[in-house]
Amino acid sequence: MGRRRFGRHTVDTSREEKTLFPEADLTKGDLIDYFTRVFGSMKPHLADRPLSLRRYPDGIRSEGFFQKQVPDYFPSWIRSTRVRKEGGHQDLVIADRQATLAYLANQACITLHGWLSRADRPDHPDQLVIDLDPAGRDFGAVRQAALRCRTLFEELAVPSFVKSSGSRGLHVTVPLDRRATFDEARSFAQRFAGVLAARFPKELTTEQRKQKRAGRIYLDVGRNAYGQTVVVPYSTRARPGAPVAVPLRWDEVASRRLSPRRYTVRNLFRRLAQIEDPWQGFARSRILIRAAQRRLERLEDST
DNA sequence: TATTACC
DNA sequence: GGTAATAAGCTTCCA
DNA sequence: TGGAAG
Repeated sequence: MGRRRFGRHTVDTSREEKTLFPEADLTKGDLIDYFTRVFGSMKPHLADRPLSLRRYPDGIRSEGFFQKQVPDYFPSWIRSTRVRKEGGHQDLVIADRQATLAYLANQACITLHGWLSRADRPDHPDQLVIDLDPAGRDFGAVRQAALRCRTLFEELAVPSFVKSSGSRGLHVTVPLDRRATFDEARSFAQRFAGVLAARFPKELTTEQRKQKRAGRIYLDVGRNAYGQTVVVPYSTRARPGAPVAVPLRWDEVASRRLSPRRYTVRNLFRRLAQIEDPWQGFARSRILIRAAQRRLERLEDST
């Protein structure tokens, strides 16, 4: 048993020597260190956001399991929020303290999935996400697809931000002012993806069926819905090498040197020391969907 | 990882 | 006392 | 209506 103090809160740790990432030779203690150290950078992305946890007490080679409902045994100082679900409700963790992240790491929680809305208005997303997943391992095509998204958003006067998921793809994210509901956000995202796929039919598709995608990049907008989540920036992923999800600058996406798992628990802090937060302007760039929707309709009419 | 159910 | 089971859910598409 | 998919 170890013990770590974070101001008013104390986290008891267990089995810190247990290996969670065998390829990277990282232990549970290393994961606790990582989350403790990265908390400052993660914090704005975690604020008031309900989470789903994915835990791997036996390491990343095991299946792990999702956890949403906060169990009784979590300490009472861990914040949670009650959300409705089909036939009832559920209390989800909000990780707004360094101590909470450390506690979750000790629970072998490797990946944090965050809602696209915040606890006070769970039906009103504060971000819209287009998830770009490659058919094979052609990351160049994913980079290209992300840049295509950016270009079309620019035509609509919509700011967009990009992060690597730390797994295979990229997420293009638009900050929203929360006046729209999930339904409005999703239908806008669907039309946006439709226009983009029509422009580049050989590269991009909105086909949900794998069979019909024919090697094209799938523009997945399905996450723009109540109760859906995306990986939180700087969360670790349960992959060999301990990659992390990382906010990127657009010029990095234009570079062939970018790879989907370039940043890891081992090398992230070098990056954080060198560059400014690529998502610095995120909160100040929040947009009203309806305005973008009107511009998209005009663009649809003229083509 | 931690708890509960069950033998 | 030991051992196994359990810890998620929303939307869309299509058979 | 149910399962796959993400």
